[in-house]
Amino acid sequence: MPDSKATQSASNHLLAALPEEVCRRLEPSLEPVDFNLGDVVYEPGARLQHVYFPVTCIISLLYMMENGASAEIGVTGNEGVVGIPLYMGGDTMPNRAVIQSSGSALRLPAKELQDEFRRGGELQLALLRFTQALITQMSQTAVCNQLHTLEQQLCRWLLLSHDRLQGDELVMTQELMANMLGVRREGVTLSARRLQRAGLIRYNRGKVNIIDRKGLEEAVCECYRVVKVEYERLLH
Amino acid sequence: MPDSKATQSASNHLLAALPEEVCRRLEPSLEPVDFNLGDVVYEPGARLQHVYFPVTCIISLLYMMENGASAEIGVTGNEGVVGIPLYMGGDTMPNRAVIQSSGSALRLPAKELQDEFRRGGELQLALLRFTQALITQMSQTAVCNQLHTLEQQLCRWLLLSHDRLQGDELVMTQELMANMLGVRREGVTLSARRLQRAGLIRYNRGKVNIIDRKGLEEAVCECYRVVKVEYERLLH
DNA sequence: GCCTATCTGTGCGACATCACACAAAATGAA
DNA sequence: TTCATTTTGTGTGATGTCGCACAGATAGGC
Repeated sequence: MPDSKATQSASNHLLAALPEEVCRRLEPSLEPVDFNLGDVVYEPGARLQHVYFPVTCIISLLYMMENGASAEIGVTGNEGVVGIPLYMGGDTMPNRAVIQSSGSALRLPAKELQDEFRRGGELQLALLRFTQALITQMSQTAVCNQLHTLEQQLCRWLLLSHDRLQGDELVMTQELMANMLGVRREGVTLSARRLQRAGLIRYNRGKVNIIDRKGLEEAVCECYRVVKVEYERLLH
Repeated sequence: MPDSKATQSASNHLLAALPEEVCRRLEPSLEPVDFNLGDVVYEPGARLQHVYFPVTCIISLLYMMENGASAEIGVTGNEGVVGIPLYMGGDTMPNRAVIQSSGSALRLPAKELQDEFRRGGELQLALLRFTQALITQMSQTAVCNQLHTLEQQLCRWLLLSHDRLQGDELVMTQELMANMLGVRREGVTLSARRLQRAGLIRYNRGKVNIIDRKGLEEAVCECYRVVKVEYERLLH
């Protein structure tokens, strides 16, 4: 399979958009990795050894409070990369990165990423634009957390996940969704039931199916749309 | 006053930390600006013409909801810069930047900033590290908004402001603070009263004085400390 | 087929915040 | 001074979420 890596990198949009020349430099160092739901990609404060380009997996950035509570800060799929501090200059960050949906990623050693970033070419531009998009996602999460109801937040979260998912089924218990959203499991149960009764989703023992995406888009607050528009503007 | 600009740039920490050579290139294009409370530095989606390096002013990034509600996403003083999308590559952002505390700033035309950024030298490193710090502030705002009480959020906000302020007096009505925090004015009144009774602050008709900074630091949630530690780690 | 662990549903009292209404106090302009 | 405006204080009822407890329901291992 001489072009297996090319095929794989083609399925991470950041990598796929790079010129041939850059691809050729990076591909020898790109290594496929498989992740399962719940795998910890890294821990707060840890020194990063690689950046991860999701291909079919979805990775959540979470902040874990001292008392054990948690809340999601941002989510990344094959439109982006995890390991921002490696090129922004901080090397570490105070968040945990966990697999929200199992699947594959490509990882690149820190040094190779940094060398290519310092060339100031297309990879640098792509990484910075992606980071700008992620900043918007995080910002809007802050706004949504403050101003909108749990149900609106759940809709936003479902749509952000769906956008990064292949297919319509998300493997995720209500307990886990509650950890992501920073709310109680019971609250997720109530909201999810309402969404199910409205015919927007169906769920059962750790699986959620998006049934009526359009309906969800009508139910969600403007926060989702703001993020969506920025991602499309910056990453296409 | 041959060295007036040097003096001014020395009071923005980002600029002050640059090597002489970079300073010399930028200084001819740096222009001092004065801002008053409430001035709009820019509107969501507007094309930025300059980046702003606060010297004595404080600038808030707010998201304005369609229904008129608002919430603060981040705050920047003389440790940083406003206009991130100009070097990250997006050119615009969906937020409003307003003056939270009047004072001066230095502005630099977009082109000069971008040219220097592309050189890949110290300015690029400094801007990226600052952006990484701001990402942490935004992230932690999201977490705090979801998991902590209005009173904890108010403490966090007061401390973030105090860190960026010269002196202990903040010119700000409770109404405005409520807009920043994305809560009701009455809620701010109650929390502020409790903080005043505890001897941590004093306020009166649009002015807030930080009386017991240590007390505030004991009352605040971990979110403030996480952000503080990241700023010190990344920007010193 | 049974049993245990996991996942989801529900009830209840507590609490934080909301929306709205209006009072009290301070300020500034006429 | 007087009066209108701004800022802050307070009350009331509604709502959303929390914390806790526990009851069904389902899946998977034995």
